[in-house]
Amino acid sequence: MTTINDVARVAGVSAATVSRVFNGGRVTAERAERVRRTAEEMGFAPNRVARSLRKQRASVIGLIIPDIENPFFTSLARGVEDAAQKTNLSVVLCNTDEDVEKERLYLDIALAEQMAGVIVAAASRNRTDLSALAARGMPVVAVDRRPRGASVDAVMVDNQHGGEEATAHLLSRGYRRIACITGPEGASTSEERLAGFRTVMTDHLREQGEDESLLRAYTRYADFRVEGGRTAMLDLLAMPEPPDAVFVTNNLMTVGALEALRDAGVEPPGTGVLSFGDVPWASLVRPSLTTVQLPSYDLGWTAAGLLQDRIGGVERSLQTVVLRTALQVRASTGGPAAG
Amino acid sequence: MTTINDVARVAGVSAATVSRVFNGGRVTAERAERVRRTAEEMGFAPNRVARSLRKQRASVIGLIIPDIENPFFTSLARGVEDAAQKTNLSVVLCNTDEDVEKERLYLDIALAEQMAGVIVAAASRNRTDLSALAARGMPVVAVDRRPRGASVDAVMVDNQHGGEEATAHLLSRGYRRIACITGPEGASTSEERLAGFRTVMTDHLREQGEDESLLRAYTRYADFRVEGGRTAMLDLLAMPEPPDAVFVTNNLMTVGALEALRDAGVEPPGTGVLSFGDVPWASLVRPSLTTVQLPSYDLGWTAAGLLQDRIGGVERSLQTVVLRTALQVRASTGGPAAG
DNA sequence: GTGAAAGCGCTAACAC
DNA sequence: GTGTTAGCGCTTTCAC
Repeated sequence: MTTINDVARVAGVSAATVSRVFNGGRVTAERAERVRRTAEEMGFAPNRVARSLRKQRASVIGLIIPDIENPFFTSLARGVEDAAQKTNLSVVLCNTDEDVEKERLYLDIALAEQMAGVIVAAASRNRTDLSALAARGMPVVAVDRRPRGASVDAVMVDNQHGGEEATAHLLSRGYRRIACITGPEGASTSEERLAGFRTVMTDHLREQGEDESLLRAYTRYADFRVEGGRTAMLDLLAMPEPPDAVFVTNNLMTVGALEALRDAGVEPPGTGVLSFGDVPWASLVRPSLTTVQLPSYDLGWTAAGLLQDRIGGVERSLQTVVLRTALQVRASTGGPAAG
Repeated sequence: MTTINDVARVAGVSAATVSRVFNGGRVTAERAERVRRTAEEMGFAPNRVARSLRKQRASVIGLIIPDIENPFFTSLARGVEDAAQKTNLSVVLCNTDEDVEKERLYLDIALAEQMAGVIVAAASRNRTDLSALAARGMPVVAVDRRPRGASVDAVMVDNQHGGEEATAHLLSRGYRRIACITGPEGASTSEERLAGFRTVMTDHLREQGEDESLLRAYTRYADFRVEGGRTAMLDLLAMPEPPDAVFVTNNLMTVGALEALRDAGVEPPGTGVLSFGDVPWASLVRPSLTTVQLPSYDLGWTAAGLLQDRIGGVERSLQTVVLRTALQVRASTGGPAAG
């Protein structure tokens, strides 16, 4: 392997000069050129491990996500990757499986590898612990989910607003017994989406002078997975008076809910279905699916930007960026009569 | 940060001894115990960067894949990840976008970071160049796609067999004008699948005394993406005598083909559709889709095993493991009359 | 079995 | 501007 010393010897300069050429230090144009040419000829590439050891910081950032098989997170990952590439940072992807233990392991690795920083979509709002990183001064950006009490920059989705918009849409289309299948308690994203749902529904029920307890009866908690969505939907269908529409707070659970509906012979939009988050290959689902679109790519892109600022030493107070969702109305919420 | 020297000083031993304790060297039980306890108390974790520099090898393996948004590769990635975890190797995921330049960049990074090894699903059979890694003695395992001329271990899918089985199935169901939408020329996977298709079709046409030129007329090359599948299908539908079945050699192109069929008002199984590779959320597609199931997870798991052997210094001749596909018959190939 | 010492390749402080 | 020097934290001879 060609080292910086080899290049220095051949080019007739010191190792320090070679280093400066590669790191933007002051070197006369003529020598810089000579060094660059020799390096090229010798096939020299700086050893990143040595550099990391010396600088006490690697040129790698960690991206910790709970589910690599969820297209929402892969899209987010691409946003991070594209943004990182512009400053020559590479991205290490870590998959926690929504498991706090696995997550802790990866956070430890991030520390031990002295990564330049970490972007984390936390596995749990209460139990994810970012304090060790903060204590060691490692830049951290929370994305999509913010762990309670963590003093870090964050990029979030306006989940509450998205939930409100979705629910208002269902009401406007004439649905009345609207159910909600939401994520695990303790997940900030689904709680906010549920909160949006409740706000709008409560207002509506009050106006109509109806019983607010209905709200609770039509709410189901699941686990963000396909299976959870299916089970919850089956449970709702078994009620004496099943819902005439369902707001599902995540894409995978929507897939499960749709399967359950189909198996029960119930078709949207007779029973309305609205998914928070795009369902992959939604184009193939008939009838086409009304969704709350998440800015997944932008989420990653923005988070990477914030992280790079911090890594670059930019001093500013903690900041939280909130990105808006967009309601994409399609056929699955055409109204109870349309079926 | 606590270093090995800090621990050594406190425990009253030399740094070498501490190192031995953590790397399985010979140390008397009593001192080993003392060192371990002190390390624990001081919260010492070996600095992986320093270790890498010294050993000239990191405890990280690179996984280079062409499309992180294709569920086939995410599933493969999980196989790799699960296998790697057992030997404390972490996995760095790199996405090449089927772009040979990006791929080269990541291969360079793997070298510069002195990763312990690399698993690569090559972007191109002809232009992916693994020789630099081989030259520097870095263990490499090719997975799913083998670059031409590369002397590396490999884990492959029996694509030809899968293609044959799929085609025979379509014939047995009574389809006769069977088209094939395949991947780009130069991609080994799709060429093998196409070869399987051609073998069976040629035999069939000869038996029937029919014109073999039909084969070529009903073949379309696309790019493994949704859009490519759609375009190819539209093209086929525009023929004077459109096909009565289509064998699509990759999952994403199948999504595109299905969209095109639907837009044209053509429904499987009247026109048969068979996908090589599972379509995500296939459960939602109506009619349900007949697929050639790929052992994606096992592919990753097996590749990681081979790589770990090499990293561990196991000496054996190059080996290629071939995993079988499984035909999953569902409704979309019910036969031309069934529609 | 143990410690002293060298050095992996690089960058940054310092002296010129 | 440039070179000399020290040292990041670790592993691995080598001598005892």
